[in-house]
Amino acid sequence: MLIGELVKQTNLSRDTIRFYEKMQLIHSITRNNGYKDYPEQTLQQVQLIRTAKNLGFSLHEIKQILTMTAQQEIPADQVHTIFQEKIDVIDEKIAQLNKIKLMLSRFTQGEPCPLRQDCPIPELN
Amino acid sequence: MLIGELVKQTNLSRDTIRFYEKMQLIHSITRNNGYKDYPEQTLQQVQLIRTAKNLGFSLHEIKQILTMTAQQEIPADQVHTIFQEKIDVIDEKIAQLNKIKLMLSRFTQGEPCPLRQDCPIPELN
DNA sequence: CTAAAGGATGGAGTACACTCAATGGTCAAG
DNA sequence: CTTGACCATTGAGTGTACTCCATCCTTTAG
Repeated sequence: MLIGELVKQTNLSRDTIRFYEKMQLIHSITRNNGYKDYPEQTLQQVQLIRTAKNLGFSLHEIKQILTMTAQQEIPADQVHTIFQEKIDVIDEKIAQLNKIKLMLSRFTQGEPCPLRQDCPIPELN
Repeated sequence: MLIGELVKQTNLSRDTIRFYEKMQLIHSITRNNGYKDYPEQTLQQVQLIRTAKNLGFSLHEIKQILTMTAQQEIPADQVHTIFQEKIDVIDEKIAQLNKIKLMLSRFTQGEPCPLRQDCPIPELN
């Protein structure tokens, strides 16, 4: 897949795609004419980048995830641990989102304040 | 509360606190001597800033949330709508986190690949 | 009264994640 | 064989969120 096609499929800009490739989040093979060919899986990878970015992961962290999933086998307990750490981070994020959500829900439901001085929110972390 | 105390309680740097104040995420009253006094609720506000930032909200978005919660009353359906939108965003984030988590869990459980070329991940969004 | 700790302001610098502009090569249609 | 669409590289510029530095003022302890 050439870059123009990737742009269409992903709605990312050319520059962003090239930036991601420079950062080695995605990869291509270069044809004889100098054009770059992106494999089909790049679409899924871009989708993961988009989603994870939206959730507050840095490109550096996302690169770690992408690099690990690219391994043929899970090399050792070490990698397993890194994965488990990511999963733990995700669980923590979900818990925090639920807390914020609860706070906002209460407020929209007509309860007085959450963060005003006379009414401190009980347990937001 | 003076800035030094706030630094101790929040583990933010002076500069970060001043930056947040310049951005109007937090507020102070200025004493006669020029020193700034932060109300107690600033601690809760900083906690929300920290949490929401971690979840991928921008300072601009966080400011919106903070500003809205500071209202004495919920002015209208309009504000309610903005809140509901934030809640919807949060629900979406939770859903996405669960998808990534599922993907990672599967991988650590020994299932072959998620993002390798021969094995595209089924439904990540 | 002086020194040290803590406070304020202003402006420059940094890291991250793009974004834009300039310049030039490749290819398919007419 | 030229024109236009598409590709490449390089380097500069932007917005966000800090971070550092220099300089100066205020308060408290000795």
